[in-house]
Amino acid sequence: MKKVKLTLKDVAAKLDVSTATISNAFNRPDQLSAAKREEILSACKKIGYHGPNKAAQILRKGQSNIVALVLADSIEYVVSDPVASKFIQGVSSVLQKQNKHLLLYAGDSKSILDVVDFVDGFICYGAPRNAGLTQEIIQQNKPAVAVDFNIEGCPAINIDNEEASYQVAKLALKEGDRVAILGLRLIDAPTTCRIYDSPLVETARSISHRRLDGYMRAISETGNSVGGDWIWHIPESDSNYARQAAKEVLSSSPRPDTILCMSDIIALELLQCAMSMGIRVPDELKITGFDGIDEALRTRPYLTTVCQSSLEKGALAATTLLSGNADSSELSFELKTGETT
Amino acid sequence: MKKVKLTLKDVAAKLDVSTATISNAFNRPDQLSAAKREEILSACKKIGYHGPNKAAQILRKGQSNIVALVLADSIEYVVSDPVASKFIQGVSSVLQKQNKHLLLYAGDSKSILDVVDFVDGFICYGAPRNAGLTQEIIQQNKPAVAVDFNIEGCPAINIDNEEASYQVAKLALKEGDRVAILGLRLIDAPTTCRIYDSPLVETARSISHRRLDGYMRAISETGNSVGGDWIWHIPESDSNYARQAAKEVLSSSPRPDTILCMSDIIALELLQCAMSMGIRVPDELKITGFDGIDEALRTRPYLTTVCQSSLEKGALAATTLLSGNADSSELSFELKTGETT
DNA sequence: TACGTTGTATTAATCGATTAAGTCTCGTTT
DNA sequence: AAACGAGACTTAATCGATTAATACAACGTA
Repeated sequence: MKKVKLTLKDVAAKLDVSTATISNAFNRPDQLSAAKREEILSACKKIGYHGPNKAAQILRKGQSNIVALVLADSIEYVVSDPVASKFIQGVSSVLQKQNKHLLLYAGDSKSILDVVDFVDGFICYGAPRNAGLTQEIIQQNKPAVAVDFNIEGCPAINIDNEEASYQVAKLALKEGDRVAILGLRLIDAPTTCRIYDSPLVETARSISHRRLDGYMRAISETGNSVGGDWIWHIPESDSNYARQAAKEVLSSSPRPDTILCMSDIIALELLQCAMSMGIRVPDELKITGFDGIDEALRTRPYLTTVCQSSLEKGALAATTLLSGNADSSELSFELKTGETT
Repeated sequence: MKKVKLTLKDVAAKLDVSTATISNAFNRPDQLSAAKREEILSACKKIGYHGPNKAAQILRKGQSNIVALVLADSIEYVVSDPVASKFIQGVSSVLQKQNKHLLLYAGDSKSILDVVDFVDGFICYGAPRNAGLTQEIIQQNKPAVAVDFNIEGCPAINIDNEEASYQVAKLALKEGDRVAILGLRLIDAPTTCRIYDSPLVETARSISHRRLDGYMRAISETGNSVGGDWIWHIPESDSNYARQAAKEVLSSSPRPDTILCMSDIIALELLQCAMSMGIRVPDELKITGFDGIDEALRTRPYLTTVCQSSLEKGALAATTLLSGNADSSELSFELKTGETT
C-alpha cells in the first residue's frame, strides 16, 4: 500500500463534489447541508484525509496560529533563568488554550524577516540584545506587544519599576548608609564592571534605568548619595556574572552597609558571598533583591525583594496580543520584607 | 506614503523582467548573470522588497525551517525543569546555527496534525503524555528523533539507563540493606503513590523501567530484594510531588537504609526532608539521584548521582534530525560519588 | 402566475512564490 | 557556413488551499 499525500482536489474528485464544498465542510459548516457535511467528513476519515494542508492555509488565509516570543537574549540563556521561564509558562498556557503555537525566537538574531511572513504576531520580552530587531518589528506591521520595555506604537506590559525600586530601597536605607547598587544591563558591556561615568544605554527604554531612577530617589530622600564607582553593571542575571560583582563590592573599602540588587539571582549570589566571608546579614550588610523568584523566598535568610508575577505577565502579554487590544497594562507588584534588611 | 506589501510580481513588473528571474536572483545565483543579479538585489533593497514571502515558500518548497520540539508534558511544566531546560538549550543552540526555528509543542496536546504540514521535523523529548502523539508521528512520515524513549523507525538518542542505574545503585547498596525506590512515571497515575502490584505502563518504551531494571539487578546482586510496596510512583520530576513520597517513605517502618531516586529533583527533596527530620545522611540513610543537575552538585551534602549532559543530548538530537542521519546514538554518562552514600 | 427568498453547491480567481522546459542569442568548432 | 553548445532569460504549470461571485432549485408570498 503506497501512501500518497491526499489533497483537497483528490478528495473532491473521489466524492464527486467541488473542492469548495470540501473546504467548506471543514471551515464553514453553514455553507452546506449538515447531511452532506457529515458524509464528507466521515468519508475523509475513511480515506485518511486529515483536513486542509496547513501550509497552504497559511499562505491563503494569511494566518498561521504561530506566535513568536522574542526573547531578550539567546534562547540558551533565557530558558535557564527562573524569571523568564515563568514568563514563558504564562505565555504558553494562554496560547495553548487558544490553539496557538509558540515559536521561540532569540533576541540576538540578525533579523526577524525570516519569520515575519508567517507568524501572527510578536511578544517581545525585554529589549532584544540586537536593537535592530525592535526597529524591524515596528516597520513590519504585525501585531506585537512589548514586555518590560517599550516599543513605539505597541501595547506594553509592565510594572512601575521606578516606584517598586523606590519602595524596596526605602525598606533598607537608613541615613548615613554607604550604598552600592548591583545593576543589570546598565551599559553596553559584555562583562561585569563598575560603570563610573559610562553613558547609560537607551535610558528611555530599559527597565533597569527605571529601577536606577527609583533607587536614586530613595537614596537622595534618605540623604545619601552614590557615585558611578559604587554602581556595578552586570550583563546577565546570572550567578557567575553576579559573583564577580559581589566579590568586588564586598572587598572594597569602605564596605557598603546597604546593597541594592536589580535581580534576585544577583542578590542571592551576593548573600552567598557575604555569608562565606563571615559578614553578618542584615547586621553588617543589608541586601534587597528584585523579582520575587521562588528560591528567594525559600532560602534562608530570605530576601527583601519586589515580587512580581512573571506568570501573570506572560499570560497578560499573550492575551493582549491575541485580543488585538492596543492598550498598555501596568501590573501590580508586592513588597516582601525578608530577613536581609 | 502608503505601505503596500510588495510581491515578486510587483518587483518583476517594476524592473521589467520575469518573476522567475527575480526568484532566481534570490535563490539560484547561477541562473542569471552576476550583473543582473546585483542590479535586481539592489533595486529590491531600494524599493523595500525584503525577499520572497516565506509563507509562499513553505507551501511551494515544502520546507519551513521550523523544527517542532515535542515535550513530554505541558510546556509549563517542562520549562521549569532544569533537566529539560538544559535539553532545550542544547537543541536551540544547534538550530540557531543552522538558521532553523524552534516551535515548542506540548506533549499533552491532542494531535500534531495542526503543525505537521509545515514543520520540517520533530524532536520528541521523552514519551509524550498523550501516547496518541507518538502514533501520529510514526504515521506522518516526517523526519523525527526520539530522546529518552523509543519510537519505532526513528533514530533514538539515549544513555544506557539500565547500566547507569545499576552502577549508581551499586555505589550505595550493602548486603542487608532495606531498600526503597522513588520512581518517576512508573504507572499511569496522576498522583504520588506506592505501586504495589500495579502493572507498569509501556514497559518497553520508558526509560524509567530501564532504570528500574538496573536497580533490580543491583539489588538482587547484593542479596537484597524490594517489593512494590517499597516502590513509589511520582508523576512528575517536581519537588511538590516528590515531597509526598519522601514523607511517606521516611515515616514508614522499618525505615529503609538506602533509597534510590530516579531524578535529582526527587533525591534533593528527599534529602531535605530527611535533614529536617534529623535523619543523618549517609550514616542512617543513603540516597542516590539521577541526572546530575547543577544544583545537586552544588548543595551540601552533594548527591551521589548519574551525570548525563542534557545539553549534549539536545545538541545531538538536533544534529541528528537535521542531518537526516537514521542511526541511533548512545551517549555516555558519568558516575558522581557524593556525600550521600 | 410571477417574484423575491433561502439554501446548496459550483466556478474560477487568487494567495506568492518555484522550477522544469523552452526560446533566443552568441561564440566555437569543424 | 552549418551545426552545436552554453549562457541568459522567459513561459507556464504547479504547490494546496480559500472565497467572492454565480447558478440553480425549491419554497413562500401577494
